[in-house]
Amino acid sequence: MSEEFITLTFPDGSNRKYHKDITGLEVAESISQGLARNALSITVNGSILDLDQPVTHDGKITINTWESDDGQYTFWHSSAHLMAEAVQELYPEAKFGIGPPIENGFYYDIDFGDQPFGLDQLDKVEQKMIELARQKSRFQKKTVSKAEALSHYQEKDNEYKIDLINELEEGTITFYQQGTFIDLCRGPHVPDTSVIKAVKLTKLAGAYWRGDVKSKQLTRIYGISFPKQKLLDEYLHQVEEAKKRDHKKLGRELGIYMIDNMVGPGLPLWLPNGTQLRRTLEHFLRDEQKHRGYQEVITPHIANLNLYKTSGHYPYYKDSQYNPMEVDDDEYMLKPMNCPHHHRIYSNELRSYRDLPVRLAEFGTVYRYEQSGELNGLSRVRGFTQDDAHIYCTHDQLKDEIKNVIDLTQFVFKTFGMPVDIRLSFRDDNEEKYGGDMEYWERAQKEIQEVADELKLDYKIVEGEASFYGPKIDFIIRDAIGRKWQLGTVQVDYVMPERFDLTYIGSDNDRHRPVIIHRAPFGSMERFVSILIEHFAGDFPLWLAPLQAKVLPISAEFNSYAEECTDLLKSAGLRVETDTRSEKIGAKIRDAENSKIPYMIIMGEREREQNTVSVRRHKRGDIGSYPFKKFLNKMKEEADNRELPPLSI
RNA sequence: GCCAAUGUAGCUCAGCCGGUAGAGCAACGCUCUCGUAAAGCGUAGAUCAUCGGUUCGAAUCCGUUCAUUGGCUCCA
Repeated sequence: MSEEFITLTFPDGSNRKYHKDITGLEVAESISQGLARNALSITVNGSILDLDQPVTHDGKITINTWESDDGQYTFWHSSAHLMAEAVQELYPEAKFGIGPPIENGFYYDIDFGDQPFGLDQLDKVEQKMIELARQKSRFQKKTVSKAEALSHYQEKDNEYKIDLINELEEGTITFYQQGTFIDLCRGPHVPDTSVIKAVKLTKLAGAYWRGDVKSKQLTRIYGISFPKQKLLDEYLHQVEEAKKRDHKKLGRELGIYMIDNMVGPGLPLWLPNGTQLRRTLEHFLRDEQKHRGYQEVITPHIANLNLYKTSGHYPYYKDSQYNPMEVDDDEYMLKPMNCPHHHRIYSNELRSYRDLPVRLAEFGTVYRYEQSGELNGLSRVRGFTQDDAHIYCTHDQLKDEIKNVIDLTQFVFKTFGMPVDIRLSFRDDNEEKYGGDMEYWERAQKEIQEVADELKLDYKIVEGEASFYGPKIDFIIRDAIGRKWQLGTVQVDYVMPERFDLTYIGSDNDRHRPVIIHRAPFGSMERFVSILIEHFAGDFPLWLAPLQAKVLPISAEFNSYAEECTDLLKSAGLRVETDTRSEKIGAKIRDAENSKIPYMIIMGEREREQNTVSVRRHKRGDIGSYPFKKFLNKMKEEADNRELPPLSI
């Protein structure tokens, strides 16, 4: 290897030789002036660097522009600094915490002291940002000693930065300055502020310093920025579109659910349409589980507090449970989970190894006292139903059972057309968060990973995400507009069998401990329905639609023929209604379209004579005329096959 | 629970600097019996979330409580 030259490999696989210590900008210039103009930063061997930083070694290089994630990351990081500069100009007393880029934009946590900071002040900050951006201030990097860094912030009386610096190693501390604002920061940044052309500050929130409830709460300002006004407009338009599929809006419009203050916050009431939808989902999963050897059980909504003391849940989750109620001389609690009930069912009889695995399933309704600020439509509630099941098996059966559960879960999400990412959630070394022996944990984690490998799953491991009694496999689905939701989980549990003294008689005639798998593909029916509504934007596939077709007679003269057809469709197991209002056909169609009903069946003179139906498909319009019987079969087939509509995005 | 914002008819919203509520859609009634995204006319519907304060007078200003929304924290 030469001292003077380095070889850089570009994303397309090509190589080029450069003088050692060439900067990113010079590399970009060597390719094209256009690229150099658009370059924001470079990524070398996985780390993002400033454009003017010298490259010292051979390696893979990417010139980051707005088009890449790393480029946006740099852009938004610099935008956070720009916002801080604007805030500093307007509020010189403000003290700054942290200000990172995030998935969609950036934020900065700021301590405004006693000055309240409200939404109406965001405009001013925005304007200031644009004004400052136009000054084209360079982002300049400085390496400082720890002592210098500390004294800088002592002078500013900023305890937050001091807190951060104290955790840094001497020699690694850098500041970046643009305009009048200087900030502790490891970078990288865009070359200068002029690339930031459009800014929107989007949200204001309280955020605890370092995420700790006991620390001071800072004001967090969220924003997003773009290199062109047009991109900002597009982004805002997209946000508007996303709002249109909000399940809280559609849930009301489509008659899915309501929340009533007289009943209580976080306690959803399922309306007829929502109940139909939920029952369809339950039937779907129930049938599938029946095929896979599950037995269904039903357990009560309250139980003696001792049950949860035995399970160990009570002390862990005391704050998020409804207070116990006194019954006779005992204390009872609304059930916050179904597991202990199922464990008692397991213990109801002596189990032989020949009986295992025992798979107990229940659509079990549970109640948890969620913090008031957490409640959200159907997706975060205080009373909800889990599609819960517990599988009791021998150690030898464990891996196969996990495989079956993964297979079921994948089948379920495939049916809804949702792509799935898999995460193995393991423990970290915080002893207090977990129950049970370390030995069990290691074993369970090893087995889960082995199964994932054997199934050739594409997974990632995240430490610290386990539940308190065991590691999990989490299924993270992506919806139609790319948002991610953690849904189904599979958990391996060695703790509860001990606590509940669960046993089975082995072939050796001795007692043994079974292993438990907890699993819930949907997680909660409430949350899953909220996600389905947003995924389909309310345009459900035929098999899920609460009302599958509306028969629309042209005028009252055809009402009876329409009713006849409706009855025939109903007898075929389809959900159909007739619209006999004295409205014009256009109005009937419009109302049916707005209610997102998949099929509209129009009946008039022609149809009655020829025994046909004229059919419209939701959002697609007239799809022509069919002999009645043929259409009935077509509809039936589409519903039975659980066909997915083309997604509207 | 904490921070910020919001709360006017079933829904969507108007109501300026205080002078005691207004529209569209929906509902209901009547007329029209109609061919692929809104027929016409009429009727009814609101102690302006709550409690309290300021004021001659409060939907409007101030405070309380409740709820909702967006975040933070939490999520068996």
